[in-house]
Amino acid sequence: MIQVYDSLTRQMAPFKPHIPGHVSIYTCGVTPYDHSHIGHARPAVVWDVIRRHLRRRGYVVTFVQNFTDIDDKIIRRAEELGRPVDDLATEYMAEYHQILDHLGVMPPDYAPRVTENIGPIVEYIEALIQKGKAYAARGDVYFRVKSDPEYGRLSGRKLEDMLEGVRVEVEPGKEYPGDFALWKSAGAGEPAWPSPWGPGRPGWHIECSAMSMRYLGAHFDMHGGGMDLIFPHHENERAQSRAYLEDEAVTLWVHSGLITRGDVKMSKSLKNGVTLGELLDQFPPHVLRTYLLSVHYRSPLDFDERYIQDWSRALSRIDRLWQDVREAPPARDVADGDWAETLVGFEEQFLAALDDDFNTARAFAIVFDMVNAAHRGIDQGNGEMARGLARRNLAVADDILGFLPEQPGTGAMDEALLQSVVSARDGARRERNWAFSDALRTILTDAGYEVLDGADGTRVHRRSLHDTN
RNA sequence: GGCGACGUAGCCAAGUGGUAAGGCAGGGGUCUGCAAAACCCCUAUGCCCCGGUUCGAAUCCGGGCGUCGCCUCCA
Repeated sequence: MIQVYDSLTRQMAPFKPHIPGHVSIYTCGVTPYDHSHIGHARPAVVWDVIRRHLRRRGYVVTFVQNFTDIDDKIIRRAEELGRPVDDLATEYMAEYHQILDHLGVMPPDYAPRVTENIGPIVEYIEALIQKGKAYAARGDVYFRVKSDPEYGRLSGRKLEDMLEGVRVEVEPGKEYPGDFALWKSAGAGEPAWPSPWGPGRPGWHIECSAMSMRYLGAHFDMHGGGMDLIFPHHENERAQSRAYLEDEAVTLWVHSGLITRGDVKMSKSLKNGVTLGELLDQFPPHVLRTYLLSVHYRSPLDFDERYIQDWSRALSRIDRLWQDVREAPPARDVADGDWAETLVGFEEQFLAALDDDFNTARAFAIVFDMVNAAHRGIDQGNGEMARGLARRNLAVADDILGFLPEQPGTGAMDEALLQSVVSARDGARRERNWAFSDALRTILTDAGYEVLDGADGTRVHRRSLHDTN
């Protein structure tokens, strides 16, 4: 039984897709007007794990993630750069996809753009006007927020409270200060599409209501995004969909926690962000990916190089075991001992952790326990069995979490050279020529290999991660 | 000001009623030519503080203190 925390009810809910065996998910993507940053990566990676886990549990998953490729910010940015809006959006969308690909994130099944869905959006708005939930005013269209008695429930606030804040500017055409735009009339020189209310563009929230319906149908199972989207974006989206459908569109609202820097939220206005491009120059993709998974997805995650280093060291424990067991044949029999129990029971434990609101932090703890058990098995002389089970277990876990490094295409040394250096070193060691042996070890180490002298001979494997710093 | 979340070892972090996962760092061992890796042992009688409910609370309730978030663009 999979349990998921629902932001609307603020409780855990059993996961039951409305079409048995199928899961439909819509998450808010990015507004492509600047480089992707670490805050974009977290929900992407989290949803990737959710998709992979649901798939592992036998569901067919349809995953939609939109691009808000027309909006005030893009227009402003394009003006600054003197570039066409569409051009800019396309470039940043490509960058986004490319980086997520590095992070091992599966591409969405559909990645609709707002500008390719203007028709459905206009129809949606027209329907809202017909139902009396929205009204046109001077070329703009606004949603009548007071028409929804539940408005404010998702974000946990009351309309009156919100309007006490000074910041709500009252547009001349609004009936009520809290009403928000469904359609915005175009200013001079701005990109515009024709509509019954004159040329303009969609407001920020309507696209998700219209596109989720287009790609997933009126009702879908999970809606995701960062917690900062709860208000106003998802609150408004929910109001629109409720008005249109006279029912809920979304079964579960799933929000990921924000990234902080020194415990302060990372945000556009604070300009304390780090771009993913920069980070990928600094850390291997799988380290970055799994660092984002090292904490439960709803908790805030403080982003600090020091923490990533710690995490990277932890990951190398797993990597080393993998290097040792990757070629191991399947285990044939099972020995006694608590380590054997851990290895055998791993998969069930691991998947159960993810069933519980996608608890990746606990899933990792179970992986570490398993790694430890495998080593114990090996140390106790049951290497064949321990390696065989560990290989399978790591493959199962990696398929969802993605913690193993991508296989390097080419070694730092040519394979034949590597072999000859290793055997030269073995010879030196047999002759107890420690100086030469140590020199060769230094050469191997500098070339990026880890040298492991054991009772059963010397093994060499590519060093990964932090060791190279 | 309104609303909300959180506060677990030196650090990161799981854990929503049954007696504190995991990782990093640190200390001591085993192994080793040395080193690394790996293994073993140790490192929170206590989970911000004070009350309460309960046979029993890190976990529930009340009150403090502190941190952060939303109310404005944001994933």
